Amino acid sequence: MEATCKMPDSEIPTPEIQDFEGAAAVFKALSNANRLIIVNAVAAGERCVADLTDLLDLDMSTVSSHLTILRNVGILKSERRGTQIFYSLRKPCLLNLFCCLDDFHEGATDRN
Amino acid sequence: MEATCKMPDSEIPTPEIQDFEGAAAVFKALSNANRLIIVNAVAAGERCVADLTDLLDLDMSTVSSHLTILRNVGILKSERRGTQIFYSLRKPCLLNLFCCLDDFHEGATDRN
DNA sequence: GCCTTATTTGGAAACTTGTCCAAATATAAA
DNA sequence: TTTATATTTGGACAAGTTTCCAAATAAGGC
Repeated sequence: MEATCKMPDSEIPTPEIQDFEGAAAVFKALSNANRLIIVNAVAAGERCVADLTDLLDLDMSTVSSHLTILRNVGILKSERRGTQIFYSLRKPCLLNLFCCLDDFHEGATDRN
Repeated sequence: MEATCKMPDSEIPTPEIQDFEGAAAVFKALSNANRLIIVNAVAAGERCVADLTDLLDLDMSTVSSHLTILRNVGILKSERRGTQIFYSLRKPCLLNLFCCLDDFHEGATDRN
């Protein structure tokens, strides 16, 4: 007997959770204020870990780990030049997210 | 002598972290796939906790706590009618965030 | 090769999150 | 008022996050 195309029920746990995991991962990377400061700084031009460490007043290893998180979800890319590694936005259109947030917060004190 | 407008140094810990806390809180609320499923369902029309519990295959108390998180950052509003509480998007423009994400992921396999 | 500078990795502590179960609250109906 | 239905709250627990410090790696210059 051949395998059918039907999945066992256990493989369909919730509606289409996989479709939302990717989006959730990007939002999660953006869910920390220090990482947003990094994104904001890097949007103005590429930066290395040391630059961002000065800006953030955190341990360099902490900043490095935030950069890894942002790179892993595709928000940042990195490029080594000599002894330094420069980080920049992989796709500037990411910044549109912040415009949407501004719209969202507009008139936030209203009751609607 | 009058108080000056200058803050003590200890009050300027990092650049403008407060400006980013609000945005981080919204992204954090969106950083979980189950909550994104809720937002998506509610965008199609108001839903009560029981509806969403059926959809998500989680305990009702868990769904309720996700709804509280989404309401606390202003993504959802709620309205009691009789014995049920109906949740809906407070501002539909929130959905624009997802369009930005789609743009962002477009051609994600490319090297640019 | 050895030293200096730039960055990442590993480990630990304190804190937060996602989930369930059981109990509490709120509204409506009998 | 008692009962039934709908939702939230509190407690517990495993898993994950943020941060630091100390050590490891990588590239370039002597």
